[in-house]
Order: sequence, then C-alpha cells, then structure tokens
Amino acid sequence: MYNLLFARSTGGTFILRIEDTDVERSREELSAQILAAMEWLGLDFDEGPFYQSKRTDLYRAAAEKLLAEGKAYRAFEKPEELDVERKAAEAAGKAYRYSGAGRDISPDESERRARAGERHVVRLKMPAETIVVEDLVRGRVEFLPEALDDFVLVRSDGHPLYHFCVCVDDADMRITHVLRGDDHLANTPKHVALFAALGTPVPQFAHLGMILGTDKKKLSKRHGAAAVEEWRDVGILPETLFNFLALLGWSPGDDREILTRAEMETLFSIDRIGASPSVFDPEKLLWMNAQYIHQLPAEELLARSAPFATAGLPPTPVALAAVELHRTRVRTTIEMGRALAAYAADPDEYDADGMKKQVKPETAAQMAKLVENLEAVSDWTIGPLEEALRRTAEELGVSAGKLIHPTRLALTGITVGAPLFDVMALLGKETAMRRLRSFEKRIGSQG
RNA sequence: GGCCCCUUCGUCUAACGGUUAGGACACAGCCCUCUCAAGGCUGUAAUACGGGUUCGAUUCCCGUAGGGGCUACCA
Repeated sequence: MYNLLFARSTGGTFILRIEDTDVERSREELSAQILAAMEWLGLDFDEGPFYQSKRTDLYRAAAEKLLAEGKAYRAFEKPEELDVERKAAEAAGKAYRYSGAGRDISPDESERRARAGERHVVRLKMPAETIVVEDLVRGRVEFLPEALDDFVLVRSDGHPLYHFCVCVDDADMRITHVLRGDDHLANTPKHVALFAALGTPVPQFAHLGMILGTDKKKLSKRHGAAAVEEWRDVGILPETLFNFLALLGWSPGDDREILTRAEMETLFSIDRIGASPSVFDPEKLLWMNAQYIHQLPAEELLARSAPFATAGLPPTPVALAAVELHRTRVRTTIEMGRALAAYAADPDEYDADGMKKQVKPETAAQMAKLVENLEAVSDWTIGPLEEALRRTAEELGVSAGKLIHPTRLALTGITVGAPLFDVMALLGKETAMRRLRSFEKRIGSQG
C-alpha cells in the first residue's frame, strides 16, 4: 500500500513482483489469492505481475558474471557439514559464520570441479568493511563486517535465492525506492553489498514498522491475502480497510482520519511514516467501516450489502428507505444484509429474551386491541400509525411502550432496531398485519 | 548468544527543544429517545525507567528494562 501511495504521490510507477523463488513453498493458488486480494483492495499496479520463477535466465547470467569477476565464488561444502559447524558454534556460545573456505579455491580448480558436476552453491564475497544503510525512516544504520558472512546466492540445485533475485530485479527494473517491512532491515546490508557487486545504484530504503495483533505479537497465520479476505467476508469495505491500514504507521499530519484514496495519494509522504510497530485494533476498523457506511449512497450501499442478505432486495423505494433507516445502526455490510432481510421475509423465530421480557399475561389481549385499531388505519404512514398506537395505549390505560416493544418483536423478531413506526410504514399494511396476527396467535396459544 | 530496530493514554497517533502533552477508537456520564444505534457535550487515561546535554527536554546523547527482527542451500 505504501509503495502504491508513494508511487502515486510522486508520479512514480508501482510495479508488482511476485517473489516465488522458493520452489517448495510457491504455489499458483497463493499468488492468485494475493492478486485477488490486491484487486479487491484497489492496489492497482502499473506494471507486472512479474514472476521471479520465470526470470531464472536473468539470475543465472548475473551469477555467471559475478563469478567471472571474482565477486562471488563457488563453495562445495555439503549442507550437513555446515549444520555441524553451526551446531558447534552454537554449543560454544559463539555466533556462527561461514568459514569462507570457498574463497581459497582457485578459479581454475573451482571451474574444473563445477564442470565435473560437483555440487556447489554460489556465495557472495562480502567486503571486509562496515556497510551503511541510509534508511528514509530510521536514518543511518551501520553493520559491522563481522556480523555479515558470505551468504548463498544460488543453491546447489541451481535455483537462485531470494536476496539475490531481489537485487538483480531491482537493478533490472530500475527500482528507485524500496518500502518494506522492518523485518528486512537486517537483510539490507546484504542487498547493499550485492548492488555494489552488481555495479548498480542502491535504491532508497524505507523500513516500515510491523503490524501486530491485539496480543502485541506479530500478526501470524491470518496475515496478508488471507486476512484481507477475512475482513471482506465479514462485511468490511475495501476502502475502509485501505484507509485504516494506511493510518497504521502513517498520518497525514492533521487530525483527519477518514481520507479518500485521492487524498491519501496526494498527501502521502515518507517523512510522515512512523518507525514503531502498531497494533491492529479491529474495534477501530469496525468504527471506521461504520463511518464509510454512513457516507455511501443508498443504492450503492444496498448493492454492496445484497450479496450478504438472506434475500437480495431490488433497489425499490422501500428497500432504499430501509437502507437509510438502518445505515446508522450497522457497522458492516453483513449486518446491513441481516437488517434488510427483515423486509424480505417474515421472522421465523422471536428473540427468546425479548419474549420473556415483553410478553406478559395481558399482552395478548392488548395486542388484539391494537390489531383491531390498526386494521382501521387506511393511511398507512408514520403519523397515523403512531396516532393509532398511542390511542390504543390510552384506551387500554397503559404506556405506549407496553405496545411498542411487543409490536417490534412481532414485526422483526427482535427487540432492538429502527424506530417502530418507520418500520411499520415500510413493511406496508398487509405484511405488518400478517406478522402481527401470527404473533398474536403465537402468544395466545402460549397462554 | 551475536547484530539490528522499536518504546507518548488500553489501542492508532499529533506535538520535528518552550503546549494546561492535541485528536481518534474503546470506556464512563449526560443530552436526545418507543428500543437499539447514530449524533452532541463532558470525563477517566500517556511521554517505560535511570543518567546526562541544555536556561528549558516527549523531542538530542548514553545506559537499563521490555517488545520485535535478522542470524538458512526460506521469503
């Protein structure tokens, strides 16, 4: 998202690259899921997607070049040997580093052994000097040479590795800015060294704080595309999620929180990115989604809620009025769908607590009286309906509430929701009377 | 273990040496009200700790603590 916003705010190009170099873990459906999530969120890229798995020739050529120039070398240790060294270092309480033994093999011998088919990896010759990373959000970060070792560029099966592909691609695609998770800061000196070896300019880096779960732990399992789909499925609008996520780590500088895409695209700037990690608060996401639901035109809100409603309603005047009636009462399009369902079908059950609380022994008789009076109402609109109900209450010598609450229960199956007379008017006389009679029957038989 | 990053209300954040430390979510109260919301008003609540530097530190430096990351023939 920040890469997109940055590109848009500066007139740059937003390129999508799928880094699927790990043949064991990469799967077609995973990238498809990412693409779908990006489309839903509105992360429209200008170029790509480019799949690293399809660009192996490029990496192979780069590796050959580094080898030829003596900036990289072949190493012939077996993984098991390295494991032993690593375990030994660990047991001794020391930091493990690759011995660098491969550096001492002469180019001729290296060439000969490779041609003979001996398995080997390609490692980068890390320079024996401090590597400085100039980070746009963290400032200057230094890495001492003893902390870095000659990492592997190409596996012994010939597959190029992530760090290598990234730098080759960044150079090839002329990437100017890399905005990525904080977790990559420690990898950046590798990249800087690689760019130097490749003889290409080093892009600018901006390392972003990670997003944490409510437990303050790094968001796991439910991250990335899967999480985006989860929020979509509970009725969060994509523009809400975009807005919310944009504010996790960035702020426009004033107190505004509800921002359009266009506003974010012009206001975004790297100097307003914070360095600290942030906790993802679903409560605030829900609040923000409600804000978006308040703003949406009724037709659109209806259309976007319909897939979730038990019965999708056509955009009739009644449906649109129902949307207006409920928009301040729901936080997700799912909830809107549920609220709208009451206008499409009679309640199939009544809220149990509501029945207990609102239905008293005398209620059946009171409701009978109300039904009788409502039957006489010819102008089925809010005013006359309220008048009829209040008159009934007066005749019965009870407060209006004694009738209002059971009526709402009869009409919608629940005790909370939109103002009763609005609901009645929208339902229409026929539907309302049918529901009232069936409720009357139900509580009558209950005794 | 080694290296690196981070640290303002419970949460998201503003304040780029001088503010009664601001806003938002959540929470509480009040108003509105047929219920539930929405909305309005009010309130509780923070500079992790310890040292410096400075006339003055949330802000700059060092240390401690806590959290996170990297340390793969993963990304």
